Amino acid sequence: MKPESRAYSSYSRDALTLLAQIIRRARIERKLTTQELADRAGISRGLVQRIERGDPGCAIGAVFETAAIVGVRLFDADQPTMAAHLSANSATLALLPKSVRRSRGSVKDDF
Amino acid sequence: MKPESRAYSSYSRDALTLLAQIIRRARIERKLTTQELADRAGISRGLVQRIERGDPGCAIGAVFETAAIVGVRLFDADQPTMAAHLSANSATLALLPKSVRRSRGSVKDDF
DNA sequence: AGCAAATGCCTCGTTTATGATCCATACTAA
DNA sequence: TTAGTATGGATCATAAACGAGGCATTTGCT
Repeated sequence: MKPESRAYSSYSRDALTLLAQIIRRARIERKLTTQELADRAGISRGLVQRIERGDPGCAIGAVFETAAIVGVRLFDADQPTMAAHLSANSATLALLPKSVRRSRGSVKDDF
Repeated sequence: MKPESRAYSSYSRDALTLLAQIIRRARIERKLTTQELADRAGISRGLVQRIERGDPGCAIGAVFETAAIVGVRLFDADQPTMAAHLSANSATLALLPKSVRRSRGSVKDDF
């Protein structure tokens, strides 16, 4: 399937749009032109525009990097805290079953 | 530039890895196989694997959708709250200057 | 008002991600 | 321990993202 014609839940679409808005707002508040932001992120101006439009097809790395440059944090934590979460998560992950067994019948669908 | 060979700040790399971990963890806890998750997200199993590996080149739409399916919220808010943020942000955005003027000299670099 | 610059939005060529498939290995349940 | 299944990873064809460049419009400064 193509990112263009994929089906998105309203939540992920909203989240995407919101992130885009926040990035755009942060860029303007920091007085960076789209070109300057593009240069700093190592991407093209066109991509910055797509990111600020909330295009679902943009590479997540480009979006996160762009966000970071204008000071937007997906996880509001500093470096050491992030690292802590990373290792803590790794530990938890290590305790979970390595593979998921299909328990015929029900699936956790509560969200 | 290619998503593969792009330069990423340590923060965005960490954020990406953390998100990947969280998604993987949520999938396992919900007892979904990679294939089932892929089917529900309308993507391939291979893409789910790349997402759970934190590949920066994945389309952000696919990642957000996958996250949503396993119950991971990028913004911890419910539908109406999200909508509120969206419109509030639009309003704020409307008040900001439409274009950024290069004020030669200094640039806000404090982050 | 006038002008330089920023933005929005195209198109096109290239590079890349994605889906499909397959295989080897790891794992879980019985 | 064994059988069946999930996972990891690799390859290949195809579809799509990205970069480059251009053009029209809008914007903000003077």
